[in-house]
Amino acid sequence: MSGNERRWSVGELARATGLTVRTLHHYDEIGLVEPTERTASGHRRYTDADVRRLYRVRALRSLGLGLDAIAESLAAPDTRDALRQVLASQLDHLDREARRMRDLRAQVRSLLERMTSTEGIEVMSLLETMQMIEDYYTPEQLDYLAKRREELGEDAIKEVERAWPEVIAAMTAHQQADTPVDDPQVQAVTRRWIELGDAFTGGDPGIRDAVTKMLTDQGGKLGQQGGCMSPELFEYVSRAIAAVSGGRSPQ
Amino acid sequence: MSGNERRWSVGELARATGLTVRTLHHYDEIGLVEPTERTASGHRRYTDADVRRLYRVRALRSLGLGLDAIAESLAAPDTRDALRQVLASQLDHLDREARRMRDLRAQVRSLLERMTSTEGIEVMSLLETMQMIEDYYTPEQLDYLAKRREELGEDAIKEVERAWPEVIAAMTAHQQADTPVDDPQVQAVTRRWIELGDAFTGGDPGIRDAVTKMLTDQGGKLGQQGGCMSPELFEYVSRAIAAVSGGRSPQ
DNA sequence: CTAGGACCTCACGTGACGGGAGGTGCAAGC
DNA sequence: GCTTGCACCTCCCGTCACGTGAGGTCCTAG
Repeated sequence: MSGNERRWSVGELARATGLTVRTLHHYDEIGLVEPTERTASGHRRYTDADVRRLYRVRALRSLGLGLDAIAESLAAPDTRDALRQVLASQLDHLDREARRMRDLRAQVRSLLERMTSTEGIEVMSLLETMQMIEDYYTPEQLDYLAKRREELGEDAIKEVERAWPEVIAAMTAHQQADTPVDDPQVQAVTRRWIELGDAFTGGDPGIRDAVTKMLTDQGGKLGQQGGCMSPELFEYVSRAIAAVSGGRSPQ
Repeated sequence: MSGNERRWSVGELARATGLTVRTLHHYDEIGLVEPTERTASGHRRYTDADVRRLYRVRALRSLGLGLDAIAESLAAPDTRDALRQVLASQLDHLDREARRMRDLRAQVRSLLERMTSTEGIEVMSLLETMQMIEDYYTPEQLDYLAKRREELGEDAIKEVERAWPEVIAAMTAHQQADTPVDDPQVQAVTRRWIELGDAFTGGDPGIRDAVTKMLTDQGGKLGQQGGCMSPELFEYVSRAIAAVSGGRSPQ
């Protein structure tokens, strides 16, 4: 009854399973699904048992498991238990991956939006700033900032981003003209600067410090190029803010 | 003023950027970020311009872009436009990946649940059935079935899965005892069989046909092993269903 | 003069195959 | 007997973004 059942060649099996011949060769190579027999000339002859094993492999493969994990769980003495373990671990692997994709997607989308909304600003400085933010903020601070952005809403953010270059330009002009920091015009610009900074940070002092550290570090590192504040401007703003509010660190 | 700025060694740059020395070597190898200078002894000396390029690369890398895509978009005549394109394509790549992860996760989770709820059934036949379903249903049918499952709710599904083995066992007993298909007991079991089948398929004739095709094909392919219906049982059920309802195809 | 650290190039390994080169087995048609 | 053609064989390089050595050089401090 089970003496000589049907035998399958690689090609037949490939067509039947939708896998490629190369894949079957690979499974044979690594010992995952080996044909029980070979013909005298070396052709692979799969038995029904081999085929069933292949079906199991394919099923587990379609769940995203690695070949080594599949091999292990099929070789385990208690398949059910081994399978449960590997599936559980796969489940949170997939969870992590899904989260990663979601987060990446959100980042790409926000960058794309910013690219269209802030036509004037150089793309490159956008990129650099983005990266610095990743470097200098703790994950909690990043979370906090993300929440802030949501609270503010799209329109408010765009308004802030539109206003920043103006304020920076005005401040730079005063700095280069060496206007005294207690000049009423400078004080007005400074108050606007603080306002915009607070809109961004939500007034969190930790984040304020991180920004300060970032700007000074990067100022020293990369000079005034690439969207960074120049040390001179930084110093000028520091003094201006001190003049307005009495010793707070600058934005 | 810009005659001789600071130069960076690989190690310094690695520490500053959080990348590894090997990564910088790699970027150099493929021409993505090459140090403008080398010392006489061959040591890499990165200029500030190189460093800025590296920062851009790192920023784009953190969005999940490939190195070739990064190279292209940085080399393009209109960086802004090239970047927008590559980011847009990356966006739907990430979308697809995220969906894939979600779907995989759902499959793994449902299999895990089924493994705990159907202690009695062999795991392997679960796997094989799962895979056959993928093979024999069209994507639309799979969608339809998924919706059906949601409509039914967890409890109803578990109830059906619990009941199936009983019905199959009863039917097999009648088939092996060769009970005539118009026997009232057989008719009762058959009605239950139809009921369960309809709960699963929602009575959709296309799906009913797919199941029939699947069972006959697989019966021929793999014999009665691995959770498949035997041809004899299949034929018996066909007759029983015909006797009860008048010529409908079996479940 | 030597120890140590930073740097160099070369080259293999990762996962799951794709794809091609170059050769063999086997049946049908001439 | 010969060719054509197909299915099959093994061997091996390529993928992607690096990790991880191995083995040698450069440079500074003690």
